[in-house]
Amino acid sequence: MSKRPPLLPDPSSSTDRRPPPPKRPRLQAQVPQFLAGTTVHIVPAKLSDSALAHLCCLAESHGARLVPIPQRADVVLTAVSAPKRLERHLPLSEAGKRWVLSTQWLEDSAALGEGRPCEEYLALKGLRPASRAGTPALTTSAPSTAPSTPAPEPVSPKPANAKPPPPAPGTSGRTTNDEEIPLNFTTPWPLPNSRYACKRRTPLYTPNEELLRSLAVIMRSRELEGEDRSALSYARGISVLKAYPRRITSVSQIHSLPGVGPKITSLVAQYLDTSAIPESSTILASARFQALEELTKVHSVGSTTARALYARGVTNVHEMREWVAMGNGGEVLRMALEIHEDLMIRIPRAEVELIAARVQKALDAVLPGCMHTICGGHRRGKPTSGDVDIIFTHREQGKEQGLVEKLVNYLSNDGFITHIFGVMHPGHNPFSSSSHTRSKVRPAHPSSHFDTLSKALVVCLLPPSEGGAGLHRRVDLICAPRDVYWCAVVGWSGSKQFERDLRLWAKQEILPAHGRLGRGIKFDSSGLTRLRDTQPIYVDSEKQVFELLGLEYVPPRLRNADM
DNA sequence: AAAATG
DNA sequence: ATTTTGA
DNA sequence: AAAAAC
Repeated sequence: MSKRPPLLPDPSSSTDRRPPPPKRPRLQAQVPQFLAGTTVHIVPAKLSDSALAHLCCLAESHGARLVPIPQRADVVLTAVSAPKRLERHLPLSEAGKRWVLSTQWLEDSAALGEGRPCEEYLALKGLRPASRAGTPALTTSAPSTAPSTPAPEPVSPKPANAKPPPPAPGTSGRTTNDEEIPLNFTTPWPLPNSRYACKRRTPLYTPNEELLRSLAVIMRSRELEGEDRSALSYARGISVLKAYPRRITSVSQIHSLPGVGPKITSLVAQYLDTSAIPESSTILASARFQALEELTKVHSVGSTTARALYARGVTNVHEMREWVAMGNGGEVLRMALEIHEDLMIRIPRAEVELIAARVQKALDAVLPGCMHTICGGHRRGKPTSGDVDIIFTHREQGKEQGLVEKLVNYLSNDGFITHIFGVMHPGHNPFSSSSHTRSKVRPAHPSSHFDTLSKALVVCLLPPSEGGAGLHRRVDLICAPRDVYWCAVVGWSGSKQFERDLRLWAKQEILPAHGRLGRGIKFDSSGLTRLRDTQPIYVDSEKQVFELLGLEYVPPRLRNADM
C-alpha cells in the first residue's frame, strides 16, 4: 500500500510512534459494537473540541478504530454541510469511495444501539460509495491497517555509559503501547488522593466536563485579571476533580479531596443545585471577559497587555489591527495579526504528524543522526492541537550545537517556515548589550527547561499538495543535548499542572533526602543531577526519569491534568 | 484560593 | 498568623 | 516589562 517495505526501522527518525495495534483491548463494556472493525475518520472542522471529544469517545466505545486521515477510513463523519467547505477537508475523488455521513448518524446510532441506515445521513446529497452497499457496520474489507510507520520505539541513540534499564523492558517488550492507553476512565480506577497531579492518572475525557468547564471560566477570569494565586488554586482544584472517575452527584464525594477548599466546594454545590455556577455565567456574559479573552488569543498578547489595551478602548482584534496600523506594537505582534485567522484554527493529528515528518526530513538533510518526539497535547492524545511541539536531539552528545539555526535556515529557504517569532539560546540573551549587564550566565538556582534549551518559535505552511491544509501553523522547535533529551520530552509533554507538580514533588519529596536511600536528586531544566556529587545523570528513557524521581510511570495520555 | 509552615 | 504556590 | 512554553 504505502511506500514502505518492511525495512529496518529508520534509526534517525525516532518518532514516538508505535507499531500497528495487533490486539484490540478487550475492555469494551456491554456497549453495542455496531462499529466493530470499522475505521472511522471524524472531520474536526466546525466541531468544538468537546464535541469532537464526545464523538471520538462514542465511536471508540462502539468498536470503531479512529484514523487520522479520511483516505484510510470506511466511514467519514462530518459536521460540515456546505459542499464547498467539505471539499476542503476531503477530496471528492476520495469521498466517493466511502460513506460520508453527518455526525448525527453516530449520535442516533449510539442512542439506538445499532447502526442507522446510512442513506438517511448522507453529508452531501447523492454522495454515496460507488461500490459498497449496506451499512458500514457489517462486512467491510480488512481494516486498512497500513502501518506506514515502522520505528517501533524511539530507538534511543546509543547509551554512552550508564547501564541499560532492567532486562525486561529491553528488547521488544514495550509493555505500554501508547495507543492502548484509553482517553477516558475504564472500569476500576483509583479515586484521586494525592495532592500531586504527577501521582494521579488523568485521562483526556472525564465524567464531569460540564462542571469543570464552568470552574475553568472562573479560573480563566482570575488569570486574565492578574490574580494568579487564585488562578493557581482553581487549577489545582480542577485538576483533582478531573481525576475523579465518577459523576459527581454530591459534595460529600469531594469533601476530602486535596485542593478543594470551601470556595470550590460551594461552587460545586451551586452547580449540583442549579446545573450552573452563577459566578461563572456572569463572567462569561461580561463584555470585559469576552474582550480580554479575544485579545489574548493573539500571539504575544498576554493578560497584562490585554488589560492595558482594554483600558485604552481596544476591545477586539479588529480594533487591535487599527491600533497597530497607527504605529503601535512590535514586529512580532504585526506578524501575528497577519496570520491570526489561520492560527485560530486547530490542527488535526494527521497534519501534526506530517509537519513533524517534514521537520525530521530537514534534520536528516542538515545533520544526519537526529531524532525527535512530538510533545505537547498531541502526545497526550488530543484530537487536535493549537501548535506543534517538536523536541529533537542528536545521538552524539554535543553534535546538536548550532542545530536550531541550521534547521531554521534550511526550512526557511525551503519556504516551509514563513514567519519566525523568535530564536532563543540559553545564556545568550538577545537583549544584553554585551558588556557588563550579565551577572551570571547560568543562575545558581535552577531555571526551567524554557530558559536552558535552544529553541525556535516559528510559523510553518504545509501546502495542500503535500497533505497540509494550506494554513499557517505555529511550530515550536526545541533542541536538547542528548543527555537531557528525555527530561526535555517529559518537560514538554505537559500538561501544565502535571509539570508544576513534578517539580513540586521533586522539591518537597526528593530534595530533602533526609535518611532516604537512593534519593537526593535535583530535577530541572538541565536534567537530573545527583546532589551528592553534583553529577549529572545520563537518562536513556522517559520511564527512567520517573524512576529516578521515585514516581510510578504515567503514560502521556494520562497526564491530562488541566482543562 | 488552598495548604504548608512556623 | 504567615508563607508558599513551577521553574 | 511582558510573554512564551509545557
